[in-house]
Amino acid sequence: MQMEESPAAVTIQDVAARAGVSAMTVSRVLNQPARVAPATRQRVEQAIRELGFVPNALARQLLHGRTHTLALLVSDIGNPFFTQIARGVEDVAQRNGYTVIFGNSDESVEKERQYLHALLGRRIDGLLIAPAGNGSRPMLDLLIQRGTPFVLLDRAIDGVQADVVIGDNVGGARKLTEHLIGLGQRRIALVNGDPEVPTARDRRRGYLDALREHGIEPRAELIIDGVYRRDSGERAARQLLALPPDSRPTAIFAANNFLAVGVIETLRAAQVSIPRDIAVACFDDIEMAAALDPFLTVMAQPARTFGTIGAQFLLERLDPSPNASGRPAPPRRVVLPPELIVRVSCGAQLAISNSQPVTLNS
Amino acid sequence: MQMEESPAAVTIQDVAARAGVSAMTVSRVLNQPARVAPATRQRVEQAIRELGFVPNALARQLLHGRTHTLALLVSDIGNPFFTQIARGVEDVAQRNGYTVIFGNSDESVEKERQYLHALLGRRIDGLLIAPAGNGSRPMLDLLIQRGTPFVLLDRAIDGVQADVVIGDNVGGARKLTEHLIGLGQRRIALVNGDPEVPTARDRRRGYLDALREHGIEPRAELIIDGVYRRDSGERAARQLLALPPDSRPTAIFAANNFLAVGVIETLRAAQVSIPRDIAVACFDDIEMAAALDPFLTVMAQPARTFGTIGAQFLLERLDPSPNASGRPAPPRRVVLPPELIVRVSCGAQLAISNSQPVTLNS
DNA sequence: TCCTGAAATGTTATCGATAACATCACTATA
DNA sequence: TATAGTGATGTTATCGATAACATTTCAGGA
Repeated sequence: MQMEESPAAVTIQDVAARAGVSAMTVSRVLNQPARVAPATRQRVEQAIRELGFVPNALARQLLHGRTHTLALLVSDIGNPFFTQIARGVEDVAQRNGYTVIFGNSDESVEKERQYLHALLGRRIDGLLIAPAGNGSRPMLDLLIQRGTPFVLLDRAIDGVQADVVIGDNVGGARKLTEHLIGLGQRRIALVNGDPEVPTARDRRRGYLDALREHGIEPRAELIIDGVYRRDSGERAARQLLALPPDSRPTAIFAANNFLAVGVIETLRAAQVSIPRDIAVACFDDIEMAAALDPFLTVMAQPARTFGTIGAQFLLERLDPSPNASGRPAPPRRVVLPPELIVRVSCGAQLAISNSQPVTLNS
Repeated sequence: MQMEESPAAVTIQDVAARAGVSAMTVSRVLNQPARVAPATRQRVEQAIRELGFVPNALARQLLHGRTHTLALLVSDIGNPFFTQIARGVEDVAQRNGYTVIFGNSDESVEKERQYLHALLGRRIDGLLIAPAGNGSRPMLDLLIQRGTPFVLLDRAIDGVQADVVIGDNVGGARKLTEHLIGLGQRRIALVNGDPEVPTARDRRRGYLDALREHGIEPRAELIIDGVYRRDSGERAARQLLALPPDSRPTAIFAANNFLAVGVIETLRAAQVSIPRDIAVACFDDIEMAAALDPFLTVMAQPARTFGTIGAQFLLERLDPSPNASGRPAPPRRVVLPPELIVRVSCGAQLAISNSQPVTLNS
């Protein structure tokens, strides 16, 4: 095979010239080979090979108004929860010939807005987003107005009509709190994220529900808001440790994995034994950490499934199945149940050692 | 502000019509506002706002041949090492007005090839890739031939002229092995990835170098190739445990984090105590796991920096600084030194408890 | 032998934005 | 007062692929 210098990109015209046909014929070879005479087709195919021609998708996209591109906007792919979501999204997209652009909002509505503008400019076909909070609403309304389909992942926004894939945060938080209560805990602190984030609000509600149902009066000093970051967990833990001994918590419920890490680091640095002195549990698993050492009791969510289902929903909106009634399908709402994985950090297994993690039915 | 129905996308023509000017004038307002009379500009800006016009980047891209899009192709973003790289890449890209498409190759050259074809079709401006192995070479040659700049991340390929950001795998593996030897270990197993992957080859070499320098004869049954996956680590560990007692290893060097997790899980299931019965160490840290419990001794790499430097290199190729000589800059090669983080899994700190992880200078 | 029509291929217009060039109005200068 | 020149704006062509329509060719039937 002969190598060509290709300083400028090879176009369909170049291929056509080399094969001695028109551009249209080349296009047919690419898209509907059956409509081209076999001899011609072979000449064209050879020219394509020789020139290393790869059709310019931009031109096609411009003409058809479809880019076969999805975007995934989360707060931070560094968070294993979102990483797994990304993996799930990408798998489904890839299998269906779609490409995924990803971005990190760092929980900032402003950064989200900037991204969205750039993505709209690129005419993405659809968006998967874990919105920063209710402040994201205007953006989402804009998407609806423009007719760009999107799926809310992990976080629903009140009044926004769209497919949603979320976890049962209220129920999960309630069960996790009840688990702690069942172990005899009464002074349970909640180290939470930003109340602006829906999951944080829901987890707080679940926590409060559980306390109330068990006749435990919530205490303001045991509920600390922050953000879903390690340093925020550290700060909260320090604050809790500074409480007078008789009101210091005996258990800490961290609302997400990052917060738990911060809390645990701080407790360890302060020589506080987990779970003997203070029990710890959190929402969202850290799979690799768990595999390395099944220590932290968590309310795990099927992160990757959030991504695969979300992506599937989105693709279905982009290519509605033909047997549909013609009307756009109503928004779907999938609530994935979390799973309580009891390990050692909350003291449930103090007596049992070397055992496998126990999975309770949720 | 008045809402418009926008069934079809709003174009620059629509804006022009509404503002009573030509499309060109609208284009000027967007790109060189100074050249438009203030009164006209305001009319146009209002029309843009009223219609919610977002210029179609595809059209621009088609015209200019630049998409301001980068692609990141790694084996699996689920691997925290690559996740951090992705985060680094995305940060730099975002700050410079670029967008990032990501893909997972799962170490398959074929999947890589398919991706690359799709990405070339989309006319990405540049690529960051952790190639699956030497089999990726033809693809990379194709990129060179087409003049699409790319950066090799984590893995260099022999004879490929391109910017490279890699770790010192030989040196790191040697030091980690020496650390084990220094602790009195003699029968050190290597649980490795696919020798096709450059990092696996280099880590093996470093391991062998260290053994030889210390007069230890490498043993074939202690060197197990596989792939960088958890199940491969499990299999290898089982294989090692099945060895007769007098040739069973007293330490295991896992060539990456996934392998280490598999090894440790298997050892734990077999009631083998770490580090008492068998010491374990690996390449690549698992940050969250380490924060949760500083257990595993690792040769950590500055993953995020791989991403930021790689992205910067790529951007510089896309917009060469004007003071350049005109010739394309020669390929750069950055070798980032890994850092030995001694924790407890290899027995160095058996006597010391509750202490902070120790960082040795590398 | 002429005609119909399907198969094969070509021509033109289009997607949306903008570079390059053209036009127009009006001001400053000789 | 005629004119060069500048600022503001418009027209046309273009990027690459392809939909829609046009043309050509040839086989088979009347």
